Amino acid sequence: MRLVIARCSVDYAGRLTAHLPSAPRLILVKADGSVSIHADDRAYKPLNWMSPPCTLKESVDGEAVENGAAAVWTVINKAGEKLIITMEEILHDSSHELGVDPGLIKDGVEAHLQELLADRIETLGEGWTLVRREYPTAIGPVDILCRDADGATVAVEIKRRGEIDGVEQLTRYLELLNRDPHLAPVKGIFAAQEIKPQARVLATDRGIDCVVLDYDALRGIEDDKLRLF
Amino acid sequence: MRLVIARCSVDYAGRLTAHLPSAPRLILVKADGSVSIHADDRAYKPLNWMSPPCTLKESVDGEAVENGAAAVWTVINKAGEKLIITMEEILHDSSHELGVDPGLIKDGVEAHLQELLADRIETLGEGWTLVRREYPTAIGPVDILCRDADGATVAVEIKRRGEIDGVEQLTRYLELLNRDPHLAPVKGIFAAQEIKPQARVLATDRGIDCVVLDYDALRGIEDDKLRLF
DNA sequence: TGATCAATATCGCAG
DNA sequence: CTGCGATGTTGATCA
Repeated sequence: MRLVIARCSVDYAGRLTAHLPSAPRLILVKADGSVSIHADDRAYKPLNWMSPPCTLKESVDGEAVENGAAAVWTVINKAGEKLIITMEEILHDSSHELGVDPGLIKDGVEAHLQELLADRIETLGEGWTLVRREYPTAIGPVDILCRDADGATVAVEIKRRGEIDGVEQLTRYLELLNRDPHLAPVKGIFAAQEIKPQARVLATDRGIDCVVLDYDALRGIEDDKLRLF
Repeated sequence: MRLVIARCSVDYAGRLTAHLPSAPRLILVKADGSVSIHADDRAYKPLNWMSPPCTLKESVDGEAVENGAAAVWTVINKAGEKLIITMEEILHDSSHELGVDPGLIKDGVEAHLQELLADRIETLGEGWTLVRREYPTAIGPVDILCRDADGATVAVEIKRRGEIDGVEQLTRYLELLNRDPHLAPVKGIFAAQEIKPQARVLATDRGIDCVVLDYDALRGIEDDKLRLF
């Protein structure tokens, strides 16, 4: 990893064109080949960057002097996108060996919601039974297919954040499922940890019920169940 | 901006919980208060971070030694999310004054595409006329409303990359607009610099025409127009 | 402040 | 390689 602090201007020509006027910035070159240019704000987001695979070409002293610059770096990738960093003054330049990172261990994410709800399908209503998770259809798997206390089929779409897209998706599934005489009529339930007002309106308008999932409660129930054994 | 290279382990407790085993990493502290932890890969994305506003508390020497660490940093925000960085060995530590950045100048984004197409609505067909950009509806503004050579109303949805969501969005607009007897029947056009195959299939199935926009050509036409004056 | 929408989104997985 | 969903998405704009 190489850290350069330099007063520089930057030009990017690729999926869009962009320009950065001259100012002091951090240029971060990682061992993966990536180059990112950071200001002293915008949190972790760089002003501009090039993702690997790409190649970095540093100007030799002569070239840079011709441009009146201390150095000119050209970063280019296979798609022909180009990042040109013109450094007028280099304030710091150091390199560090970091080695391969063991990586992040995450917990408490989204994939659990489906498992948890499938294991506790009674959360949706007493006497409800699971048909299966990831019920396959021609346009993709339905998160959960189950039956209510009367034996009527219910398709459940699960999201962490319930937005309008999710309602559209569930609508497409319902339309398809309702063509199957073995299943029809199929009701829909839109379940999420948080449901946006517009999504709720659209769902309700289409006769889809909304359920707000409480992750901690579901997990708590799970923990209770586990504790019994 | 402060740059620290240290062998460290990291724990995050917030919207999820995450842990990073000990390894050498870059810890980047910006003037905006943000802290990000970078490995030597993953391009510009940090392994873990805390966004401002947040406060950084560095351990005093005594505390750190008690834990057998060179230093322990605790970063906390108003929501109570917490990032704990335990540094076992500090390999580099430097600070740099960068000042306020003038910021990025972008070109070629969606807003610009909309302007260009509105100014050259004949690109869609001879004799076509603009009604207005950002035509307001109850569910949001339609990018462009125009009329074809026969005076029929056409709603245009513009995207940089045309995906299935954009087609859904346009479909909703069309459904609504077609309820207005002054406008109906309203046709749809899905315009983007790049249209994904699935989006094209869905659009075609719904009777929506697809148009691939050539940004350079549109801008070229604009430049020609400007050059005339 | 909250909702909505775009992004050089990034990233991972499955088909 | 493409599509699709999730993200501690982030960031900007507008009410």
